[in-house]
This record gives sequence, C-alpha cells and structure tokens, in this order.
Amino acid sequence: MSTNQTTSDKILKATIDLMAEKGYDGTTTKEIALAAGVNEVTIFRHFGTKENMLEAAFNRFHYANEMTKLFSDGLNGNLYEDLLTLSRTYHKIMNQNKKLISIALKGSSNLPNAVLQEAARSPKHLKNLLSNYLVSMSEQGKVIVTNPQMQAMSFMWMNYGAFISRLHENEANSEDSLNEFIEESVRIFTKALTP
Amino acid sequence: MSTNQTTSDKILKATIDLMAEKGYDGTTTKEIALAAGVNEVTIFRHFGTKENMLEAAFNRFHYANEMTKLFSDGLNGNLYEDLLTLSRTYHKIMNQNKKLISIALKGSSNLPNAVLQEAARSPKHLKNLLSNYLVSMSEQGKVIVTNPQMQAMSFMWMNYGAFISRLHENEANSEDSLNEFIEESVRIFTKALTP
DNA sequence: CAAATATGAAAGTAAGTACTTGCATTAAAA
DNA sequence: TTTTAATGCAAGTACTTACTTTCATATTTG
Repeated sequence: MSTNQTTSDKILKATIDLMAEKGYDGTTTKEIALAAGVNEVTIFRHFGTKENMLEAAFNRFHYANEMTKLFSDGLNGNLYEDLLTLSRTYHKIMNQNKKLISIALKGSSNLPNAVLQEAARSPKHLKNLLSNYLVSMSEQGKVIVTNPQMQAMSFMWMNYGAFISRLHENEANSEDSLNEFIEESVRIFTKALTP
Repeated sequence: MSTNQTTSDKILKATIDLMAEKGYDGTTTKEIALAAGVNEVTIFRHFGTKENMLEAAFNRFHYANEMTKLFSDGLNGNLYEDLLTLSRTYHKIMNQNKKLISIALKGSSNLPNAVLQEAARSPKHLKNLLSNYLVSMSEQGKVIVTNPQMQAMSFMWMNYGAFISRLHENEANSEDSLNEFIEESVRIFTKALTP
C-alpha cells in the first residue's frame, strides 16, 4: 500500500488540520489534497476512502495510558503537588491531541462514533483514578472525603471545561493564563479537601 | 412571508433537532422537510435558505439576560446558598438551550461563526459577574479572594465542563447525579473560599 | 540498465445538494 | 361567493462531492 511514509503523513496532517477547523462533513478530499500538496488521486490510493483517513488519524491518538502511568508512579502523597502534577499533565496531553479532540467534538453525520466518543469521554476515565487516589489519601488522614466520586468529578470537569473553553478561543489565549488557572484551582481544591 | 406560525415552528424544531444531532453540514433540507412533515419547497418559501433557518433558530436563544438578572437580585449574601442558586440556574438555562449549544459546538464549514461563538462563550460572560460578586463578598469579610478572576473562572469552567460532558452522554444520565455534583462542588468552593 | 513503484494530469461517473419553477389544491378572508 | 394566501407535487437546474479510470512521467530498487 504505502511505502512512502512522508506522503501519507502529509495527507494525514492536512486531514487533521482541516477537519479540526471545519469538521468531517465540511472538509472535502479536494481541499485535503491541496493542503497536503499532492494530487487528489494520491490520497485515495493511500487510504481508499475519506472515512479511512479519519480512522488512520485517530490511530495516532493515545492518552489513557500516559495518565494511568502518572497515577501509578508519578505522585508523591502531597495533595497540593499531586493535584498540580495531575492538572498539568492532563492539559499537556489534551493539548497534544487538541485537533483530534476538536474533530471528535464536531462529530459527523454518518460516522462510526464509537471511535469519536472515545476521545470525548476524557474525564470519565480519570475520575476513577482520581477518586481512588482520594480514598487512599483519606485513609492516610491527609484529605477528608465526603463523596470521593463527585469530588474527583468536580476537579476533572473543571479542567475539562477549561480545556474545551480554550479550544474555541483565538490562540491569543496565553500559556500564562492556563498556568494561573491551574495554580489557583489547585489551591482551591487543596484547601477544600485538607482536613 | 409566514402567516402560519405553526408551520414555521415545525420547521425550526426539525432544524434544531437534526442539526443538534448531525451538525449543520450533515443535515439536509430534505431531511428537515421530512422530519417537519412538510414539503421541501415549503421550507424554502418560509426561510429562503438553509442558512436563514439556522439564524431563525438562534434568534430564540437568549440566556445572558437571565443570568445578569440573577446576579442583580437573586442572591442573598450567603456564599453557599448563592453558589447553589448560581449553579442550578446555570444548568437550567444551559439545558434549555442544549440543542442550540450542540449545533454551535459542532460548527460548520462556511457559516458566520460570530453567531455560533456567541453561544459557546458561555462561561466568559458569567466570569465577570461572579468575579464582581466575590470581590463584593470579600469587602464584607465573607470570603477570601486571592485571585477573584481565576476563582470565578474555576467555578464556571467546572460547571461548563460538567454540562458539556453530559451533553455527549446517553440520556440515561440522571438528573440526580447532576444535583449530587452541584451540591458537592458548591460545598468544595464554599469551604475553599470561606475565611 | 530494467522493472517495479509512486505520483501527476485529465477526464469522467454517479449520486447528492441547495434551491427554483409551474401548476393544481385546499382553506381561510373579504 | 370570490379572492387571497399557504401548501403539495413533479420536475428540473446548476453545482459539488467522493471516488474511478487511463495514461504518461518520474523515482526508486534490484
């Protein structure tokens, strides 16, 4: 099928860039070819269908593993520092996959959205990890948990909301304000959860 | 143009329902006509273009006013109760406009997204209102504000994230879990902000 | 060099899309 | 009753879209 990796990569990059901006339905194969600097026929020779292009793009999308690893050996038992690490890692990973998440959020008229929902269900997976962390911290007397599920959910949804909100803004939105948000929000949760 | 209000309403309802599910680009005028139970020609006689249909749908969309009014005379100076009222009102309004927000989030290839972004910038408007509220509460010695902008932002983004996340889930998601979240999250912020 | 492989160029296909036109029918307003 | 307005129906237009086919031209590989 494809020996020339570079051409496939150019096509996938163009696919992701355009679909993140205009959605799956709003992006034409002609535009993708133009943006990739190849002939339109070439993209069909590489991927066969438009749908396959999206699938190929999403196969580059992993994030759950990184986060799971963070919980197993990246935290040190200090609530403030751990929440900070968690928040920063979360936004780092989400930003890496920014465009793919945009595509998933926009959705499409007739696509296997099993794949698409995979990306959008981001906070749910993390909720369980964080929830377990809080319970274990509670057993050490380091935090008070009344409702660990919802406490974890609140923290994750806050970060998810921040990410989504920044997604729709002009890139003028600085890295500084993200850090400022992360620090302040972690301060809030640390004070709220500390006995 | 349109004397028969009922027909226009049926068309707009179908437009909103379908576009919320499949996006602007993924929804055809043929489908809209079918779902509305009218002939395709009729929808063009009423609205002229597909773009006009979306505009007409969005003209039913108001929320900023309700929220502004809430801040001017719906709060009583008790932090916990006020945050609770705020949160509940926010989710009530967002749920009322759920489908229009879905459409806005999905976007479209070639639409005046000035209108679309209007809906998605939800938390930004509220941030200022809440931020001012916190400052005024601080002057009464009722809360400690280190960074009112970011404290307000954290609270709004948390609720925005919760809303968006629930948007993509099966409707099985109960009203109960929303209330549970609201109560727990307000408890968290109340404890964090109380001197 | 010779043969395989990847790409471009040009043209085309079949289906869909937003939107139009002309005419007949029904129901409401005068 | 006569006129007016709203709708349905059938057909069509001009354009776009994903995808194909054929052939020529590079580039790589053996």
